[in-house]
Amino acid sequence: MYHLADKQKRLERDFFTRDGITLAKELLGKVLVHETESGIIRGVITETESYMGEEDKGSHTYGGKRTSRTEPMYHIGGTSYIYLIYGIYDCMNIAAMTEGIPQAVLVRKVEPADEISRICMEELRMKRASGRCASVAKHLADGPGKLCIAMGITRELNDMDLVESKTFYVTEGIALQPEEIGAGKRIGIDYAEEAADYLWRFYIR
DNA sequence: CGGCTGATCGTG
DNA sequence: ACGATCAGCCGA
Repeated sequence: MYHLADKQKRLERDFFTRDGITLAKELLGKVLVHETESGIIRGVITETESYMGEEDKGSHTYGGKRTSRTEPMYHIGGTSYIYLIYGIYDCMNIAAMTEGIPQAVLVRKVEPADEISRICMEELRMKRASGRCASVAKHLADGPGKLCIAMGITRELNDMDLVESKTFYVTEGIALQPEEIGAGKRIGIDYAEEAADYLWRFYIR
């Protein structure tokens, strides 16, 4: 469990308008917040992945593929990019850099920042599972699809500005030392040839 | 913990 | 057709 300062400052534009690798590391320990009708859900970010623009074979924008789907990746740092994966799940990304440079960070895992958030997350995950699901408590939000379900994040929140939004934003969370950050290969992009081996997944040890 | 499989639909 | 995935099941 993480101990957060009482007064949580929101992250501003300059935090997000950095390159996708820096942003992926910096987002670790920060708190993703979604204020919903059923409560304020706060998740400490514990795993991220970088997607590095038009040259990255693992990215949706590889080769300059700028379409209505990938458009949010081209927007200014702090923009949400939420897409449907495998016809079932949503994945939450945060655009990096500035307009026109499609770098982004996939948020892969969060942990509830407080007890209220844990309860909200469990409810949303159970509701989606439509019945009993033994693994919900143990695997609350430890994957991009699970995280979106647990935090009530859907494609309705796509292409939003996390710097300006009143209900969807990121706060400072906990400070990490560089040695607390681990790195590994990105998941699920076997088709990306040499880019599949880049150590662009980051996590809290 | 690692490997396997079916589910499901918007996008291009 | 094809996924930046998940859950449940298996075996070790």
